Amino acid sequence: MRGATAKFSSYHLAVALRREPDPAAALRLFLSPTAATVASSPSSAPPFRYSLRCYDIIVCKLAAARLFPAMESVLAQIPASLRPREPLLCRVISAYGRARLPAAARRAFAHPAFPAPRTARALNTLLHALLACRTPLPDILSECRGSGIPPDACTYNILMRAAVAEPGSVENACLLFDEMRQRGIAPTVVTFGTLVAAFCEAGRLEDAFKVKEVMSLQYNIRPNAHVYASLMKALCEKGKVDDAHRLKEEMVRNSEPLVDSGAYATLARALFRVGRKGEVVGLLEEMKGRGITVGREVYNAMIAGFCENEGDMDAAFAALDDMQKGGCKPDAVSYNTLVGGLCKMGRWRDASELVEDMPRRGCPPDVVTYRRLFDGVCDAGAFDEATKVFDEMVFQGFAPSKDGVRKFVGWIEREGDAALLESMLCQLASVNALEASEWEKAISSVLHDPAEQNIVKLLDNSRLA
DNA sequence: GTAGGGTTAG
Repeated sequence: MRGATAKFSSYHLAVALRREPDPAAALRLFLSPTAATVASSPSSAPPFRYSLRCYDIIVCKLAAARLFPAMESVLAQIPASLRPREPLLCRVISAYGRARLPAAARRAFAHPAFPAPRTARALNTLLHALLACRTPLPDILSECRGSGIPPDACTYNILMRAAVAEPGSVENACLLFDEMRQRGIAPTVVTFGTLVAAFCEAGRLEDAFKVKEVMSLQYNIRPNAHVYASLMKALCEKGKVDDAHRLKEEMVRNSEPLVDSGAYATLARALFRVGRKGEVVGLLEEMKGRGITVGREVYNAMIAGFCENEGDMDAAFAALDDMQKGGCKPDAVSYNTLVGGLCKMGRWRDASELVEDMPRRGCPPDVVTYRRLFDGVCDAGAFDEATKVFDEMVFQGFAPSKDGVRKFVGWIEREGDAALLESMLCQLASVNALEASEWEKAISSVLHDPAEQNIVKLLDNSRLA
């Protein structure tokens, strides 16, 4: 019976943790579960053992919320006997990747809470995290080779993606493709999708189409929606909207039964750009007729079209409504586009209100949201508001755009507010966004100020970080 | 949430 109670408690904690949307509240629950789960019980916690499930849930929640110190302390508490598994480790690694903390991602890969050995899956997660942190290809390669873990197709796909991310080197991606084949690792549809995207991005459309041919003729792998989407986007960028339209027809004829709406989004966006928005309605009807769900990207493409090409914010918000009515939850891209559109129209107060409302709408602002709002508010010369936005974004761990910083610094200098300048530089350093040029300005303008010594101290701190 | 594209920016 005692055993049953223990299981019962741990099970209910897991349910409660899963249900709690606020990560900080989830952590409190995790630390003193009885206070919330068993209202009638005495305050002292019954010593039931946490299941691995409970650790899984709380670690994932803390990772997603970037509450890393708390996450690490929970990880350190997991009893070795529970043997936490690699998927959880992967969540931790990729959370550090998303937070752009490469050193932390590397440390996590070797985290003592997770029993050795590591498989390619953990290695691939680490490589992908390093890629997200814009680690140079040679460093990613040496991480890979040094691990001693045999690479698989996924590893090579990530390495190829990293190669393409370097200043225009499709060649390195091709070399990796050759190496992959020499090692007897079969390329997948993802490999070819990566190559096609790489050639498209380099503007080498003929080569991209050649890859499409090779994959089907020599490897007997049919191009999927990803491949078509890349090609269609590249065609649209060259102004060949009608060719893209024809390619879409081929996709619908030849591709897997599951065609998603991504390629349609490209087309819709392109039609707005060339002033043919009237054709978008037909596109939507075509999708419905073919049983293709109108996805988030299509709505986002329309929102962007109304904001940027039409300057019609009412239509943009109407598209947002349609999106929600269509059972599609707006994401950060939807809101960021609207925030940008409002700012462009000089309506930064509305933009600011929308941003404040985002958490309530289930979509917390991201780095792009804050950058667009900050830039917009600075452009409008509303520097008191800019100070607020700046504080908030830095508090959330996001760095402003260089452009915004330049305008903001210019204003502070005109005001001659050395103290504000110092605190701003300090905050920039805290999000690793301090550039040499800012230092020079700061030092020249604050040199005769008593705060000078603090600046020097600041410099040392930032070198440490 | 191990990998590729499509919708925002840079």
